[in-house]
Amino acid sequence: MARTKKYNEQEVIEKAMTLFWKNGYENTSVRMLEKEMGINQFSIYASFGSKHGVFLESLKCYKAKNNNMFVKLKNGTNGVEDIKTFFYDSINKPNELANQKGCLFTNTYNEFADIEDQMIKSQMNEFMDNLKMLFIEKLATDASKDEETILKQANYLLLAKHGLAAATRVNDKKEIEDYIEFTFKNI
Amino acid sequence: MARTKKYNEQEVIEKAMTLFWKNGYENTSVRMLEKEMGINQFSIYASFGSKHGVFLESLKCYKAKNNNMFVKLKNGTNGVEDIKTFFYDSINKPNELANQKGCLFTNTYNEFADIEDQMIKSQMNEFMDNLKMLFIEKLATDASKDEETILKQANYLLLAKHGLAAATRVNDKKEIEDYIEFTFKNI
DNA sequence: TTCATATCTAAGCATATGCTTAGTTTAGTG
DNA sequence: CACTAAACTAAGCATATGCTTAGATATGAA
Repeated sequence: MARTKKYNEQEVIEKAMTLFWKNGYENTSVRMLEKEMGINQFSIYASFGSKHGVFLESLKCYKAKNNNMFVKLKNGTNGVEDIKTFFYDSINKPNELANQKGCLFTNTYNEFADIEDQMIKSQMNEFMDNLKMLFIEKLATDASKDEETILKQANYLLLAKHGLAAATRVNDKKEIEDYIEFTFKNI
Repeated sequence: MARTKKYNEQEVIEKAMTLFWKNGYENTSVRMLEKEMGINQFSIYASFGSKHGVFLESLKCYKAKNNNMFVKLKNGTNGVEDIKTFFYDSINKPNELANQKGCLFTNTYNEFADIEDQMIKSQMNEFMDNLKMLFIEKLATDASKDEETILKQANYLLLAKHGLAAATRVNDKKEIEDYIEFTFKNI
């Protein structure tokens, strides 16, 4: 009936994701996306509707690519030690970008902190709530801890993970490893 | 000889600082500065040369306005406890912006993390090095700590302070206070 | 009061942005 | 093969950006 697409949407979104990760949302222009994705602006808009749409798909793509880390955390059987491993995993990814640009979700969380964008915000909240629940689950394997302590510690670890992702962008590996070690000293 | 300025450069820079603090560098336009500072673009360029120039002066202004916190930290006599107070001071400033927008320096540190801008970077490094030295000084008042421990703890606290400033933008007061408490449990 | 000169206003410049559209190419169906 | 409809190209639109400039305004020394 008609012509077929030359590109694969999954493939080009992965490239878009990389670009957004590098530069953030605002500092990535549609012209830049055009070049990186290797397709024309028309195709971008035909496939994803808007720059915003490309971004949302990029977030989903990022989430999918990092799912294994969360599965590993979820399936771990060593309580707090699993969380610590999760912290180390998040700074030791094979992908070089992760060691320079932190976590795309955390970056986005920061960039959109005071912007009213429900689509983005719900993605963020889902991500953070999910992580917090996992932390709580792991902390709760230690039967000696009461509920209040668990909640406080989960909050602490969530902020620490947040700070860690930010630190990845400006601190060196040694400083970051020191940070992780101290973070888990009293948990 | 000639007409006199209607505005005071110190006063208008303070307003510019507020705007940069709210929105960051890139997301603050010269038109916005014009409105907030209450002077025409021509005057902005006559007084500060460029948007970049306005920003640098804003950073200096911010530094000056927060100097008392650093003096207080420097002159304290309670070692680590002074650092903790410094953490609390930094989230309990009378200025409401500080409780929503974190620290202008940390925000700038993040925004310019991968941008080659020597003027900005040297301002940032001076700020961070200075803070680290103060931390080391305070930690060293505990004679039982060896040099390596002091250095590691200083790194830890610097990252924690960094994360704290980021957290101010997205977390509520209770979560943040929990974070500070746990942070110092590990020291 | 005169008038040189710095300050102000407002319009404009070149470029970048997100997005659209007119028109061409191409693939699959009848 | 012919033709329809989707995928493509490239030009263009409206608006925003940082910065400049021509010209009006006001100030203080002579």
